[in-house]
Amino acid sequence: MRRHPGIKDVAALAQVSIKTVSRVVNGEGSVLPATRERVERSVIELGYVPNGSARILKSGVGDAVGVVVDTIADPFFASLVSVIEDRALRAGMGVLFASTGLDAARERDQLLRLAGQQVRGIILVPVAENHEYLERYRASTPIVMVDRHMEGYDSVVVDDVDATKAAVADLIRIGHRRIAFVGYDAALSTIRSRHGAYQETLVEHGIALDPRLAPPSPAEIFDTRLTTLGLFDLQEPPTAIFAANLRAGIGVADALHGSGRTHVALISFGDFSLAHLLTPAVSCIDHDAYRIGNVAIERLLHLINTPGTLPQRIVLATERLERGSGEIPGPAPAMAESA
Amino acid sequence: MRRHPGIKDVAALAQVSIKTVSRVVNGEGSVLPATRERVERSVIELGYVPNGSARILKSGVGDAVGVVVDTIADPFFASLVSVIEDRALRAGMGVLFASTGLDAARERDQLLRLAGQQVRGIILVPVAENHEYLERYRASTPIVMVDRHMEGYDSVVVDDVDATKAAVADLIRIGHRRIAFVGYDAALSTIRSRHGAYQETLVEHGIALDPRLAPPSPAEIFDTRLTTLGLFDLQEPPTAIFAANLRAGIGVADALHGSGRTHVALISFGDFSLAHLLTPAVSCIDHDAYRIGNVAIERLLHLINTPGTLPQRIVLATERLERGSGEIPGPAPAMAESA
DNA sequence: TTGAAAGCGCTACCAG
DNA sequence: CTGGTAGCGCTTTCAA
Repeated sequence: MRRHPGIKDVAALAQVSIKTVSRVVNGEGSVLPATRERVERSVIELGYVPNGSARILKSGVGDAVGVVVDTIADPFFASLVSVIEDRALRAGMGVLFASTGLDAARERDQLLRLAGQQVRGIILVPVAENHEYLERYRASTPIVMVDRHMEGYDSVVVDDVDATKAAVADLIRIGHRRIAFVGYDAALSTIRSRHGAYQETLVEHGIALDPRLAPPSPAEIFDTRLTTLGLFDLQEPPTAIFAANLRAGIGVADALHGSGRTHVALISFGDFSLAHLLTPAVSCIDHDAYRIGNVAIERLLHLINTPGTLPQRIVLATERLERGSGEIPGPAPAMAESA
Repeated sequence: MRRHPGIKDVAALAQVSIKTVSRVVNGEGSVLPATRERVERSVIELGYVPNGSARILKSGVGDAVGVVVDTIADPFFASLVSVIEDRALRAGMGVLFASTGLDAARERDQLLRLAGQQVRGIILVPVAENHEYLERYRASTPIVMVDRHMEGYDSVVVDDVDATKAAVADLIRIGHRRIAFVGYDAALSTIRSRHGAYQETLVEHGIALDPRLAPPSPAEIFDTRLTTLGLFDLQEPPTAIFAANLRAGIGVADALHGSGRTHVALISFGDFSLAHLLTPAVSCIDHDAYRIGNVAIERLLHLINTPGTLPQRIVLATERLERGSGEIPGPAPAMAESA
């Protein structure tokens, strides 16, 4: 495989100095039209592409922001990255994307790789609880955590606890007592919050906790159908399910519809395409990647342009989409609206 | 915002030469344990991250492959990128991703940006018909086109024409005469192929073409619901719809189910999540991003390791998933199986 | 085992 | 308007 032509090759062919080539390529003024044209022809003839590494090395700053998510195959993160890229492009920057696969070691490698590329800032959906290897690095490059909070860092999250408590409370109000929690993975702080809120709400309403209704569902296993179906092998199966995230929501919907259990109530944390077309349509807590991504990239751009800003935790309110599946009443007598 | 510490800072703090730091960081042998430890402490203390640009500049080759798609928000492309990243990581490379937004100028910018980053190879879902600015560059960096073919380049595509002809022929066989084509965008070669195959099949069966049944549906407009609903304002509305791609399939399903027109037959080019849960379940031509991505990255890795390989067009066979919506009979008398 | 120095491709500074 | 030259941070000879 041949080497790429460099600025010197262009200069030689156009019979000018490399500085002149640099001027033409970067559109700086002060070049005679004739010279300029000669250089441009040489650039095309050789298929010259400026070496970005050299440029970055010389100038000391990169021209991209880094984005690190669990996996791009998840529609929530795909939308998030898409929004961020569009906005970054408008700010004249590219985006360097990487995924962790929910593996802390891989997260570390990817972050260091991005850091080495001199990114101007990083948006991270954190996996590891601890990022101390970033402590120093942060001093020179801003980082915004998304979806999961991390103490001492800037973050953009949603009101997990409130939304979950409200959803579970509503299920109880309409007569459910056996409410399952699908998608429980203690490794993820967001999920832990939601799980905690779920438990708390049950207890507040005097319902005994049954761990079998919140079976572990490691995030590495994309498909939550089996977990869901397992719930119906219990002596007292659930009459309602709370799905802890998008991935879980899709799996639960699939399992319920695939096994004809459409009488089971379902509320999903995260809306998914076609959720509104199922019968009954799936009720969701809307966890809009578009809005979250926009807030995160705006915050990051702000931090890039205004160094020294103190970390801030931005909590976005979610909205509940009541489409039907979450309003299916349970067997217990409906409770009066609590004060 | 402070500057990043460099190898010199580490060397100074550890009281060694920069070469020794380099040795430790890159895990090369021949460093006294005591020295090594001193260096490692300094690295941590300063939060030193090697400058990838300098490394790439010096060595002349990058450590990543580039991937350019229409938009990462499309689940098909998201899966494609995900598969490619996983495989690249296992090959010790990162992935530099960029999206074109279906804009030829943006495609060009993104490609040149990736090229400037010294990527080892590029996987591209092409938008523009012409990439002559890449002609020279190809000599030094392999490129694999995906999903849409381009003469003279390596490509990985599916059997668009055959799959479309078979699907449309089947719709005719079960009694449909008014068959619509949703998602027509003449700017995309893949869609043109599918549209051509659709027209040809109708003509072969003696059915007159009606352009109103294949309304233009520019790819920039993500939502195809309005286009779909418009078809039912025709005096003679369609009894069957062929959706030209994933995006169109989702929109059509949404429109049909949302307006209660579930008696209209539908075959979608591309499977989507939950398609099998609708009533009737949506019949698809399966256009598996996982398989396509795998073949593409394997091909690229091969080209990287074996320069000078001749371009090859790899055509993957698709599979038809008959779930119900594509098997709804039409009003015309069913035709006998053709010889 | 360790260090000094050259140079990757480019831009910035200062001359001409 | 144009060109020479220094040097970005790193790796890679070649010496010590």
